[in-house]
Amino acid sequence: MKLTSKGRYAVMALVDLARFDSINPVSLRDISLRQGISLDYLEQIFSKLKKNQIVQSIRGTQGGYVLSKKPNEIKLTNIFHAVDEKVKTVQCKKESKKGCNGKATKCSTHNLWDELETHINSFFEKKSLEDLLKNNNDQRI
Amino acid sequence: MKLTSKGRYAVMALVDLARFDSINPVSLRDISLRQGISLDYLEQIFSKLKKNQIVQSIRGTQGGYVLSKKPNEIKLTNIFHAVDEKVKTVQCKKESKKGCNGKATKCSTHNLWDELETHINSFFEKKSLEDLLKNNNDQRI
DNA sequence: ACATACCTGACTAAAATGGTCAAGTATAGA
DNA sequence: TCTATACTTGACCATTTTAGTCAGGTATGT
Repeated sequence: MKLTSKGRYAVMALVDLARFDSINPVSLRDISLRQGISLDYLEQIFSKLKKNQIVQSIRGTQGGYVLSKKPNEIKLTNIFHAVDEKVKTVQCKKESKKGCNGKATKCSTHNLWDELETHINSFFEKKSLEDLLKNNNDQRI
Repeated sequence: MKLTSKGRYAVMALVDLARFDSINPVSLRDISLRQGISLDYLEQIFSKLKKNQIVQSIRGTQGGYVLSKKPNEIKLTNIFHAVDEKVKTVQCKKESKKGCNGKATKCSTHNLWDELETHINSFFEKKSLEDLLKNNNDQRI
C-alpha cells in the first residue's frame, strides 16, 4: 500500500490552488513558497495532475495553473490516482504455490486486504477538495 | 503510512498458528513450509510478536509457538502494532514553518490524515484473528 | 527580446523493504 | 549425557522506493 508525501503534497497544493485561482492562474512558484514544497517536485506532481485533467496550465508570463473542475467535483480518489498513489494493499504473489493461488483455497488474508482496500477507497470517494476547503477555512479563525 | 508484506506475513502466520496449535506447539519450520515464508524472516517477525505477548515460545524438540490469547482477543491492530506496521499516515514536518505548524493555522491536510487514520484503525480494531479463521474455513469448502 | 512560468527527462542520496547468514542457547528424548 | 530440534539474536545486504535535484528545454504576455 502506498500513501506517502507525494499524495499529501498533491492535496496540499490543490487546496492552495483552489483558494487562490478565482481571479488569476496560480504559479507553482507561489504554491511552492506558501506550502514549502520544492518547485521542481511540484512540477512533477502537476504534470501528472494535468494529464489526469484535474488542472489546466496557462503558459507565459502571469501564467500558472487552474482547476479543471469545481472543487466539489474533485474527489481525493482522483488526486491520489493521478499521482500514482495507488491505494492498493499488498498483493499475494501469483506464482507462489503455497498460500494464495487465487482459486478455492485463497490465502487467509486475501479477503482481508480486499476489504481494507474497499474501506479506504470509500473514505476517499466521499471526500472532495471542497470538503477540505471548508475545513481549512473553519480553522483559520 | 506503512502496510506491507511484513504485516501480511504476520497475519498469515498467526492464522496458520491458530489453526494448528490446539494440540501441540507449532514450529516456525512448519509455518514456513505451509505458508511459503522464509524461516529466517519468520523468526524476526515472531520475535516481535513474542515481545508483544501475542505468542509464547516453547523451546527444544517438539517446541514451537502457541498463541498467548484466544483468537477473538487478538485484534489486527495488536498484530500490526507488534511488527511495527504503524498505521500512521504521513506526518507534517514539525520544523517546517510553512504549511503546518501545529497551531491555529494547521496545514490543510492535517485533519484529513487524522481522520483517515481513525478510519483505518477502526477497521483493524473490529477484526480479530477469529474473524479471519471463520472466513478461511468457509472458503476451504 | 526578455522575463516568467510551464515542461521534460535524467539523475541521485537516503531510507525502507524483504530478506540472508552466522552463531549462538535451551530442552526433550534416546 | 549426547544430540537433534527449534527458538534467539544480531549483523549484514541487495533491491526498490521515495523525495527530491539538476539541467536543460518551450511557450507566451508585455
